Amino acid sequence: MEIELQIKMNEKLFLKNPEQSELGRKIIMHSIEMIHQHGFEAFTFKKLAETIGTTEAGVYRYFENKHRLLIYIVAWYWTWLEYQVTYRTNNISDPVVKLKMIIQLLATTVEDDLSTSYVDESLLHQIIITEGSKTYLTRRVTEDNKDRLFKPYKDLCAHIADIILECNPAYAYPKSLASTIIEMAHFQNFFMNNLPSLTDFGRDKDAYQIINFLEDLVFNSVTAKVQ
Amino acid sequence: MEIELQIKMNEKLFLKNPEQSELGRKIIMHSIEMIHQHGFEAFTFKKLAETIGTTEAGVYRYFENKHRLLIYIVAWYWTWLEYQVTYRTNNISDPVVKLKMIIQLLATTVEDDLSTSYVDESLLHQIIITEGSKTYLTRRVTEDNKDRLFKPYKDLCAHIADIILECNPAYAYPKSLASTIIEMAHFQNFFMNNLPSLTDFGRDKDAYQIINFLEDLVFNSVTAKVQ
DNA sequence: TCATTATTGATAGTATTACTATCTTTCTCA
DNA sequence: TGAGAAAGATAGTAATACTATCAATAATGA
Repeated sequence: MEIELQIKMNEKLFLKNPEQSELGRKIIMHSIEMIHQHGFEAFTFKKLAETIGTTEAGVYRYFENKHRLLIYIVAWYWTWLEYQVTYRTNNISDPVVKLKMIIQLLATTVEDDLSTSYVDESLLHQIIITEGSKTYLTRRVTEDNKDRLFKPYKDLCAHIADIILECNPAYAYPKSLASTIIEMAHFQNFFMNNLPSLTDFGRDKDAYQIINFLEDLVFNSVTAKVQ
Repeated sequence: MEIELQIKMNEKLFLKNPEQSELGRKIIMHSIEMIHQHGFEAFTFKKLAETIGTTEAGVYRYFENKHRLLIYIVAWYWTWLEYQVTYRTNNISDPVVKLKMIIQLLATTVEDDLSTSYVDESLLHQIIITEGSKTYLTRRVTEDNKDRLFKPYKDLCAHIADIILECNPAYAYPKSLASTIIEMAHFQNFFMNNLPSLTDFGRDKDAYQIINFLEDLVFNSVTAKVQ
C-alpha cells in the first residue's frame, strides 16, 4: 500500500489548484527547482513557462503573480513541516525531548519518509532559508495575513509555543521564543554558509552546531530559575 | 560650535559619493522617505527622480541600481548605530550594563543627539526592520561580501560578541548570539506590528517588552552555569 | 455518441522597470 | 577666459509583469 500525503492549501493562494492537474504540478515542481537554482528575484513566469513547455499565460492561470507562488510554496513547506513535527513527537511525553526534536527538524533537512511525489523537500528547505522571510517582509503583509496566507507558519509557531509552555508554564515569552527558534534555525544556517563571521560555525559549517546553539539558548531560558 | 557627524562609506557602494553634492544628499534623503512610505519593491529610480526634480539618468550617476542604494542606506545605519553604541557605552565598565544598553539601542528608535543633517534615523530604523535583511538575502551575497559591503553590520556584530565574551569568557556562541540579538530586535518588532500572533507583545505593541524578552534570552544564556 | 464545458496552446499587445547613450547647458575655479 | 566637472534633457532598448483573445483539444456526462 502506498500512502500519499495530501496537503490541502488555502484557496486564496492560487487561482486554480495546481495539485489537480499535470501542468499545475509541473509549475510547483519546476518553480522549486528554478528558485533554488537562480534565486527568487531572477525567477520569472516566462522562464518557468519555457522550461515546462507552456506559455506565460498558462502559468498566470494558476497563480496571480510570482509572489503568491512563493507564498504558496512556503506555506506548503510549513504545513508539511508541522505534519513532520506532529508525527515525530506524538509518541514522546517529555516536552524537553519534544522541543529538541523540533529544533532538529527546523535546523536540518528532513529526510522525507512518505512520498510527496512532486515536491523535493530538501530543495524547499534551502528555499525557505533564503526566501522564506520575503513572503511577509512586504507592504502587503496585513492584507495577505487577512487572507490567512501565513496560517501554516503561525500554526507551527503556536504549536512550538505550547510545547515551550509544557516545559515551563511560567515562561513569559513562549510565542516570541518560538518565532526566534524558527527564524534563527534558518538565519544562522544562511549566515554560516554566506556570511560566516556572523556565526560561530564558519569553520565547520556543520548544521549540528546550530542545533547546539539553539538548544543552549532555548533551555537556558525556558528552564531558568525565576530571579 | 556645531559638531557634524561624518560617516565615511565604502566607495564600492556608490558610483559617485552622494554626500558630496546637493543632488546626492537629496537622493539619500528622499530614498529614505520613499522606501519608508511605499516599501522597497515599489521604489524606483524614476519615481525618485521625479520627486527630487532630476532624471533617472541623474540618479544612475550616483548608484548602480536600487539594490546598491539600499545596501548603502543600510550600511550607513549600521555604521551610525555602531557609533551610538560606542559613544553610549564607553563610560560603562560593567559588560552586563553595556549589553543592556546595546539591546535598548537595537530595539528602540534612537533619539539622535548629534546632527546628521539630511538623514532621518527614526525612518531609517523602520526601513532596517522591514528591508534590512533583503540586502544580503540574494544570490549576490558572496560577491557583495567580497566588496566588503556588509562590513558595518559585521563590525557591529563582532563588537557585541566581544561584550558577550566580557560577560562570560566561556560562552560558546558569542557571534551567533550577537547576530541573533540584532535580527530578533528587528523581527520581533516587525512581527509585533504586522503578525502579532508570532509574538507575546501583540496586545501592548510596546518595544520595551521586546527589550525584556531579549534581556531574558541573552542573560539566561550568557550567565548560565555550565551544566 | 454528441454536446457541453474545462483546460491548454498560441499569439498579441501594453505599461512599467531597469537600465545605457548622447548631447547640451551650467557652474566652478584656476 | 576657458577647461573640466556636474547636471539636465532627451531618446532608446531589453526585459518584466502582466491582460486579452481565440482556436484546439480533452474530459464528462446525458
